[in-house]
Amino acid sequence: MKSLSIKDIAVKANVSITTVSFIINGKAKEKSISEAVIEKVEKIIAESGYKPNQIARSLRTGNSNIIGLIIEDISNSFFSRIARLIEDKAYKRGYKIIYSSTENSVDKAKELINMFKSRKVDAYIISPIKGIEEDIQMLLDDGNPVILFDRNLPDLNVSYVGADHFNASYQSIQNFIDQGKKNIALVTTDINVEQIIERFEGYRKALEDNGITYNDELVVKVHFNQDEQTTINQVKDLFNSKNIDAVLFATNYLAIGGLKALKQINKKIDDDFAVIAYDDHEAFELHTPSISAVQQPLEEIAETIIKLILSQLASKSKSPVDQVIIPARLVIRD
Amino acid sequence: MKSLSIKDIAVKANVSITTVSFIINGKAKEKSISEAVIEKVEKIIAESGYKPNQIARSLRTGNSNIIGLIIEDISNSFFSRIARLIEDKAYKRGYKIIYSSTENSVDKAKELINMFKSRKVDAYIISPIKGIEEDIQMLLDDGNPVILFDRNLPDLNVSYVGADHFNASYQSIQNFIDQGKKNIALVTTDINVEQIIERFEGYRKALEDNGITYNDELVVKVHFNQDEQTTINQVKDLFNSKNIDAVLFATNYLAIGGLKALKQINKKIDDDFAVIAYDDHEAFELHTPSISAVQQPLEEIAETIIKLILSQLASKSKSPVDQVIIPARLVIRD
DNA sequence: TGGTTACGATAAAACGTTTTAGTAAACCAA
DNA sequence: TTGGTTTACTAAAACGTTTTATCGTAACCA
Repeated sequence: MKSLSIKDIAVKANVSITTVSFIINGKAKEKSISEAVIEKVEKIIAESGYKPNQIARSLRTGNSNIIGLIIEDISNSFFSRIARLIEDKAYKRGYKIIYSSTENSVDKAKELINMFKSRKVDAYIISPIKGIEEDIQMLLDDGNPVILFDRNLPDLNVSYVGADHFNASYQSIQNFIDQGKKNIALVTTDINVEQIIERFEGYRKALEDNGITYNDELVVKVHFNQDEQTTINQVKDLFNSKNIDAVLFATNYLAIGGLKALKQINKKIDDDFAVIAYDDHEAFELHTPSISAVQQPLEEIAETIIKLILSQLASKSKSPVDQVIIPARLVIRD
Repeated sequence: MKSLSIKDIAVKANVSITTVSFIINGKAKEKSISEAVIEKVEKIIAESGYKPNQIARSLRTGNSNIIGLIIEDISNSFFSRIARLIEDKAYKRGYKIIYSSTENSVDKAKELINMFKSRKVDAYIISPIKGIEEDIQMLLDDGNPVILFDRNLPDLNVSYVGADHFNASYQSIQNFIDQGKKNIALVTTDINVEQIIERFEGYRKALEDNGITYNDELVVKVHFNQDEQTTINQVKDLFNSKNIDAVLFATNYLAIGGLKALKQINKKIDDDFAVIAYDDHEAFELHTPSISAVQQPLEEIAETIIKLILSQLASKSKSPVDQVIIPARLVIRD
């Protein structure tokens, strides 16, 4: 069953295609179409269930009403929650989201950008990785609205929304130190992205400011994409070989793996051993004892992203670059 | 900066648009284009970075290479994990995913279907809700590939992939009974969807088959979309007012809420009180004690969905209706 | 009266592809 | 030489919209 086209409607209503188009797009008044014709056409449209072909529309107008969302991994709860909020807010403004996960691969990320480009998405929301600076610059040069989030690319002059990773990390460590902890470990990843680096810098700076010398051996960098068991083993090694009284996990999946490791070696979280996780997760509140966590303000991040996108879409001219850093919140539990 | 079109390439290469198109689409041999021309054109394409406009392509060919994914909520870990797997598998076959969450609203679901329809997606993957049968039937009538998953709509003759909810639930209860439990509660939701009903029926049947009379008061149905605190309170009420020695939570978010409730009223999970959660979640393994769970075979579900979609896309004719029920796995922990 | 303006509507171009139906030249067999 | 094939390439239609430019006709005005 071929679907109806505007032509079918025009024929049925015995008017021109142009007239139907004007009516569909609410330009009837402006183009002085008579009430009678408007009514007739609208009735036919309603009865027939005709829906304009968005593809043809996009081809003609040059915009798709689709926003491309490029993230690391949709199944990570941080991203899926952000995705949900963004989707919701975009939807209310008439935009749809098309997403894809990069899995931290530069090649895949580049491919995705090209894919979205050839699909003529109206805007790009990207949680980027190092190595795609040029591709993003090209998007910017072509005048596309682009917002980075979660991680910034410092070489680029582009709008960005993210939490204050440095301070959140700093505060976490300060919190440990205030409790009298001295041997503070950091479990992080080896991906070379801004937010991970900032978390590391916050860790190091807080130690320094408190007169504790930074010790390389207390920092574990796990490979991204390695399987969880390997991570668990690395964490076990760390705790078995070193005397540690506090640990900051730099992402929620690291914390999940880390907690499993602690459970396996039967290391208890108590007054003598403290844990903080970066990015909250349902498992943390439920854990016995519950785990303190750095909560990123997802709602605010999503809202800011959409605001920036919409303002960029609205202004024809090159829009200003906004870099919004939103404070994160350290939730102390138990 | 306007992006390049096939015409620009044709002019640069001093050949016709047709020739360029043939080369792009790998029909050069078939259409007997000379090696020299092929090389020349390919060189120009590579140098210029030209990418075909997918919108124009879609308009002309009638397919978009996009698969529409309609789910309840992308931030639910069950769906986000499935989404990730589906995305991945689809991507490898050259398809992109456009997703949207229904939030269990019939209106939103209908809207989404229309939206996808006007976007001419090539196929639909839907975790449906009651009330959109007609809309789905229309998709089928128009010859669109449609796969339902997670929940079936029994009135419809449509392909479906999902876990064996009835048996998984039945086995969970049987497991309780084998441990000598008598007062077995069920915490479920009031949404009227197949998979929830099946989980309920499994519960009831298992009791019956073991000579335990079904007791209405041991079943709590929480509202979908109600905030978690309300759920927690309902669960607390249940455990405070009844003598219960085992409970099955019908979804992972109910289990999360329920576990929080148990923690708050300080009810311990031990030999005298057992818990099973439907749909696994990272929090369960980590919980002390760890929580047994029904694991849906996500990988297999995703793979089957994509297989069915692709086979439907491949066959021009009306494809057969496949209903694939995949056994779930009860993982007993601790 | 003649000229401008407003009204109501439309024809046709354009967006960037794919694909059908050619064409002209070269080749080959009889 | 003829005429059929093959080779190499292309013009133009079509996909379904939006939008610009234009066209009668009627109404208005000085």
